Amino acid sequence: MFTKSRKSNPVNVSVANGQKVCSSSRELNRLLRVDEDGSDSPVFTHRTVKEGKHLIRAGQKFEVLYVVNAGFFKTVFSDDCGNEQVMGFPMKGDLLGTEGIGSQQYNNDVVALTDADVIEIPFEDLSALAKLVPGLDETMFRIISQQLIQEQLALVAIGALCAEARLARFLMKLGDQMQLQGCSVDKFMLRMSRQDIGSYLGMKIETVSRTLTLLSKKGIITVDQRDITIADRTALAEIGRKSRAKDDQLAQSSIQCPQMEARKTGSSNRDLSKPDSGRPIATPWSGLTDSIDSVGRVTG
Amino acid sequence: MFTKSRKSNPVNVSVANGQKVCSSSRELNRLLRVDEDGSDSPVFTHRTVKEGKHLIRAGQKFEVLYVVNAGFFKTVFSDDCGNEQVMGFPMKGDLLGTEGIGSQQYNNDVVALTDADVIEIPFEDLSALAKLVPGLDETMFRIISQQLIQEQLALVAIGALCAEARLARFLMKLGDQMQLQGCSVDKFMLRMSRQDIGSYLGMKIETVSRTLTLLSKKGIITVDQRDITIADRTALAEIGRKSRAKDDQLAQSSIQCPQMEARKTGSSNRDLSKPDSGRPIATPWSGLTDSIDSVGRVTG
DNA sequence: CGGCTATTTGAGATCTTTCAAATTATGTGG
DNA sequence: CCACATAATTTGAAAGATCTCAAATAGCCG
Repeated sequence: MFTKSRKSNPVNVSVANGQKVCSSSRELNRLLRVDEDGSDSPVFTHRTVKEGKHLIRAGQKFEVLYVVNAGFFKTVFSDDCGNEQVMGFPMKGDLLGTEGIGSQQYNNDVVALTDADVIEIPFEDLSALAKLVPGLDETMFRIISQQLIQEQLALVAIGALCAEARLARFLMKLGDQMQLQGCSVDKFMLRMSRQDIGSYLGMKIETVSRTLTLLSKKGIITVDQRDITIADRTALAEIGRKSRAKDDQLAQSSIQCPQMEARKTGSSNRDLSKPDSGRPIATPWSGLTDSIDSVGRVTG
Repeated sequence: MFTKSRKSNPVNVSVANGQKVCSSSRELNRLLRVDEDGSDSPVFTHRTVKEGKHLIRAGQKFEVLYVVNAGFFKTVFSDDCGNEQVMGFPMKGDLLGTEGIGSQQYNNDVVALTDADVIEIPFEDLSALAKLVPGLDETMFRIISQQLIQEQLALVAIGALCAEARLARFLMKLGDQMQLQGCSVDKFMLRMSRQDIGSYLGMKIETVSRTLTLLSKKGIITVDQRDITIADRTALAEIGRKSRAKDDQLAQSSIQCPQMEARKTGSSNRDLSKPDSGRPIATPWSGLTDSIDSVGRVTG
């Protein structure tokens, strides 16, 4: 299923940083690093996962959290009736497995969309660590709380936006995330299939395709297979505001919504168009990251 | 906005008029349906909120978490474009405000659907408490993790189910929650408007009404204003499985899905049809609860 | 008893989905 | 590197579900 790899060197602990959860992850990073001066730096295990393989299967006993170090994943939730839905596309810096804490078993399948590398954080260790590292528990709360908000954003999108708007937001968000990874905001590769996108956005694959074509015809984006280019970011954002409801025109007035997601979400929204002041995301994984290209595909 | 009530005395056992007025961490634990582990009992403040009033407004600085002691609420999330969506209908025992932890400000409006009473838990105190009360932090993680799963369930519902199924699940879940409150599973009163239901389920008010009528005509439920009676629980559950997709018939086979939400959700889902082994939810709030009827309406 | 709000209903308009089929990649063996 | 089989994506046309608009009812408040 996955390859267990080297234990990271006993030097400072390295934990992914930035990107979506940016601040949170960075904090986690900073905190987990405990004493940079090397007193008792805990060591975490790395795992690599081959494209298409599961990192986690729903139903497995919950024991560890993972932080994505490189590569792309999708998380899939299935209710007992077999209805499944892609919940998200975690990438570098994202924390995986948190939904398992409560029930003591993972509730999502986590599948690698590209070869990937993750860091394993035994939940027990974390609890112990929290007693030593001031603020660690709070950081964890913070990260999970952000995840709550992410899901709420997804809910609003599926519940209140038309297909075109959902897709528009999706692309903007993806672009922003890519930017956090050090890539271009408006030129990136989709790592997931139309199927996955459709599941994530609550629409059929054909609708995804058609809508993509539509946006393309409008000249707002360019689509070449899975390569996306956002030609008109402003227009895309505008479309992202289009509510499903017709009477909801007020939401479309160009006056509102200067940012895709901002207001009350505050620093919480690690998605959408807020670049989080584009901090460049240092990569503490020297040795490792060397073998991984800028977009997360493991090359070595 | 809300009425601040007595701050309990700094002593351990809080007593007022010979009656316990406030909650201890132990009670909090019990209320939150966690195992208690008797330790010292810090004292918390209560707040009452009048029907229709806000307990929390999105954007306010995050400082405290609330545990619902009595009454019903709705939580509403709004993205910056004005698209709002009801995220849930918290009731007794539910924890409110967790989405504010990450961004240090609340992200949802929380409105009382009936007169209500909540317990205030300053987040800072909680952190401190966690150092004293073993397992408290883990309990908190657990609770928030469950919230993540609840949201995921909501996402699947909106994303993958047809209107009828969404409503069916909604009613079953509500019934189960009412049962946890000591009421009947199949006869209860909706505390929210059709509007709220529609927002929560991602459909228009007219669709809610029509679907309700439909279920009623099928003889599965009885609707009298906001009074709901579930006549055929089995049929309702069956309908709750109806995927939006036509080709997803496998999900509808009567073989699968014995429970509405169970499998991987494990103990996590305290909603839906799993009665959570029907723990009767003791009410540690003697003095207070006396003035509150069994369905949460404050009568005193 | 009004005035108002919430809910229900009807009928047509729309957006998505469904079903079918064409078209474009991707992968494999020679 | 080509040919073939398979998977992914795109497109078209029709069916279906949900929404929109309009209007009738029903309930609640003073």
